[in-house]
This record gives sequence, structure tokens and C-alpha cells, in this order.
Amino acid sequence: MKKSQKRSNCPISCSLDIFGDKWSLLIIRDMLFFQKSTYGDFLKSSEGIATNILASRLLGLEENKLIEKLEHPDSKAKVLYKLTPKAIDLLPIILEIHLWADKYFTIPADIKAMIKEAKKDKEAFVKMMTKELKKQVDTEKSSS
Amino acid sequence: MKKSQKRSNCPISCSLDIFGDKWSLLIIRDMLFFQKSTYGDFLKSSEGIATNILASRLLGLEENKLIEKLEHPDSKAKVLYKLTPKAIDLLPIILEIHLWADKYFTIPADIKAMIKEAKKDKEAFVKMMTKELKKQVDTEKSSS
DNA sequence: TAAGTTTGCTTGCATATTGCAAGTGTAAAG
DNA sequence: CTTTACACTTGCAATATGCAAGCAAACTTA
Repeated sequence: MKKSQKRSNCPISCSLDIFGDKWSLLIIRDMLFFQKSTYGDFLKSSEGIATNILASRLLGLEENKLIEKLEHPDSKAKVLYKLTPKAIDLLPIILEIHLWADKYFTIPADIKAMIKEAKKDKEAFVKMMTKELKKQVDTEKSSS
Repeated sequence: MKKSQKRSNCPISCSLDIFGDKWSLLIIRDMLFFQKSTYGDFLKSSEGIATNILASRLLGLEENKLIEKLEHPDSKAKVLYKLTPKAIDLLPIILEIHLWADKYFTIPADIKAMIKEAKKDKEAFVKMMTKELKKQVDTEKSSS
């Protein structure tokens, strides 16, 4: 994939240059909400990403510092993909997408429950989940 | 453009099926923040969308009920594109993208000012702007 | 230790999407 | 009645996507 240059300095445009496609945010979603962390995990997601596309998206996310590739504690054959704080900070965006979707689509019950919870106090929900996620990041960092 | 079918029933996935590309949200941005409303307006945006892509995105947005095509009051040669409430409800998402971009990129000063204003009280900012935008929608509706 | 198996990719190729430039039809302006 | 404005459409080359197969390194099993 060619190194994408900025189309403009509009913040929306710059952001879309990074995650404005059909797959990148799904990978982030899998990591944020479903604790997925390996190549195989992402391939298994119900949207069915093609393996070459997954590889190219992971590379793009890494180049944009949204994820990091690390040694997997279980095996050298595995790779551990980990969210950076920059990616964790996408949570408010992803939450708002959930809320929008909840208003205009039919949402699976389990996710609907999460959304309902989040709606009670968005700021608190984001803050708590962010703290939780960033704690994991730091824990792993300090134990390396 | 082929009628896109849902990849899964995940709210993020469904949402990305609609606006998960490099252009759709920029059109929405132009309408939300810069009062653009015609084909020519969108073509002029600094990102430089190709005319055929613009046509296909406008069609997609219309199919997904994010915009409506109306007669332009000034001229029959023009077409007036108008946001639906469904699109106006994307504002929280677009605001959060702004906030994220503000944290990780260098943002133009004028937009930075808007972001600063919005950050003071997100809910209030969204509510006020939404109200303003939806008022316009209703005004035009009642005068047709 | 040899023979699978798992894992994380890469490669090849068909198809779809994008981007660029030029063209078209209708409406308005001069 | 000619020119310009406006909203597209068309043709085509370049790029991206999707699918299936292949592959090497690490791991498991016997």
C-alpha cells in the first residue's frame, strides 16, 4: 500500500486518511471490545476480512501508531497486536457510532445492553473503559 | 455502484457500510459546517473529489437517507442537497473525530477555535448545533 | 526426531473501485 | 441566439479489493 499523503489539513480528512475505510475500525473494535490480539483472531471476525487485506490494514495501523506488534507471551509463532493510547482514544468516536447505529438500525441484544449502559453517562463510561484499557497497556509495558 | 449488503449486524460494521470511506463524511462535513448544498460546492472542497466519485457518493448518501435532493430555489439548473435528521445525528461522531484529531494532529486555527468551544460543553454544543440544523430542515419543509 | 499442525503472513490473479479528463444535456445569462 | 453555468456521464488507466493457494517458521504429537 502506497504511503498515503494528506488530502488537506482538515481534521476530518486527516482522520479518514487513517481509518476511513471499511476495515480499520473493525480491527480496533475487535481489540477494544473483544480482546482480540492476534492475526488469527481478526480473521475469525464475522465480517470475513481477506487475509491480504488484514495484513495491509495491520501494517497501516502500525504505521499510524494505532497498534504495536509485540512478541506473544505464549509462543514465538504468534504475534501480539496491541492498541496504543492513540487507538484507545478512538473509543469516544466508536461509542458515538454505536449510539448513532442504535438510533437507526436494529442492534444485537448484547451490544444494545452495552450501549444502554454507556448512554447513562457517556463520559464516565468512556473514562472507565479507557482507564481499564490503558492500564493493560502499562502493565504489559512494565513487565517487559 | 452495487447495492451493498451488510457484512454483519455489528453496529460499527453497518455504519461503516454506509459512511466508511474516504469521501462520504467529508460531504456531510461540508453540509454541516460550511453550508454547502450543491454539486459544484462539493467539487470545490480542498480535498479535490473526482466528479464521478462525487456523483456516486451523493447517490449512496441519498439511498441511505442521509441526504435529499431538492429543487434549488434560485434556479432549475441547480440541485439543492439537504441533510436529513439522520445525517445531522452524525454530528456527535464528527465532533469526536475533531477532538481526536485535535489531540494527535496539528489543526488549522479557525477549526481549533471551534473545537475549543465545543470542548467546554460537548452535549450543549451538539444540542445547540443540532437544533439549529434541524430548524433549517423544518423551515424548508414547511415552506414547500 | 520425524511428521503433521498452527500461525502469520505472501503471491497470483480476477474483479471492483477510484481517479482523471473529456463530453453531454438542460437551464440561465448576455 | 450564442455563451456560460451546472450537474452530471462516459471512457479508460491505475489502484485496491477479494479469493484461493502457497509458504516458512514455530510448535505439537508420536
